[in-house]
Amino acid sequence: MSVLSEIEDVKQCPKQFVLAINDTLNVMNGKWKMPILASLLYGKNRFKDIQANIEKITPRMLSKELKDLEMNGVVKRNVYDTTPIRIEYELTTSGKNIVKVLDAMVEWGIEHRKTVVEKLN
Amino acid sequence: MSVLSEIEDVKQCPKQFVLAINDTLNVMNGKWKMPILASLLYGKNRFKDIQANIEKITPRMLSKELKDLEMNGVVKRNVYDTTPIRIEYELTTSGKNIVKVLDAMVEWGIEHRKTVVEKLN
DNA sequence: AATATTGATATACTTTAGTATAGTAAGTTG
DNA sequence: CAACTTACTATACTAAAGTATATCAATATT
Repeated sequence: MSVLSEIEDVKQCPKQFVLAINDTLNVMNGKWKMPILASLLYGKNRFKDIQANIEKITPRMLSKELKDLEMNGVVKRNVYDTTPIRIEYELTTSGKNIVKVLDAMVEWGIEHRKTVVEKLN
Repeated sequence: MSVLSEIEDVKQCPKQFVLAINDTLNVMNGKWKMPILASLLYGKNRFKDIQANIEKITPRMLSKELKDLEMNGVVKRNVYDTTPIRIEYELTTSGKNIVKVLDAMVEWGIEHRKTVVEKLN
């Protein structure tokens, strides 16, 4: 095997990595996913609370996005059989672990602003 | 200060963190940013090469997204005064550092698939 | 001299994402 | 019993993102 093709092998991204990145981007994309995740990390978990927490989100979008996040295994919907019925949303373990990705983003973003402002590179 | 407000202080996300996360998402969003970054990480750097590397991207989108990435300080456009003129795109230092974020995404995505498949949580 | 390549841009169109507004069912409060 | 709250859904719309197709200027190739 040539050196070049070896390098190519190393640099080519395995398909499961591409999948993983896509999965991650899917739970963050759109205008409202991040605010919703942040709201749930922060602690708000009832529909009306989240809606109040994220000003300007319409119930349609909140409903749609929560369903989406639930289907993606990031949010869990708990129905309590109290009277009146109470519904609470919470992050799954995976959902909570997204902070790790957010940390990496914060780090990159802050570093990036520094280099861009300093006009390095 | 009450215990509750202390907790709120801890859990609230500083504005610069929000900015940093938004910056990071901006350089990854849309259908083509990731393939373009990947193509440049991999080594392809001329317009036609990138276009060939990413099948189905139209020149309009490639042009638009490269400009966008350039404006965001992630890609550098080098014009070589050879004959014929040659233009090469390369990642800036910040651009290269995005792999750190991608690593976090790969890690989360793989772990997430595991837990979802195993139906934990 | 005709054709191909590079690095694009212009125009018109379609598709997807998000908004505005209204309404519903089940229960609670005054 | 009228009004309000919670947790939504339906319909119709607008805005943003992406596509298709054509074109262009500069140079290279045959």
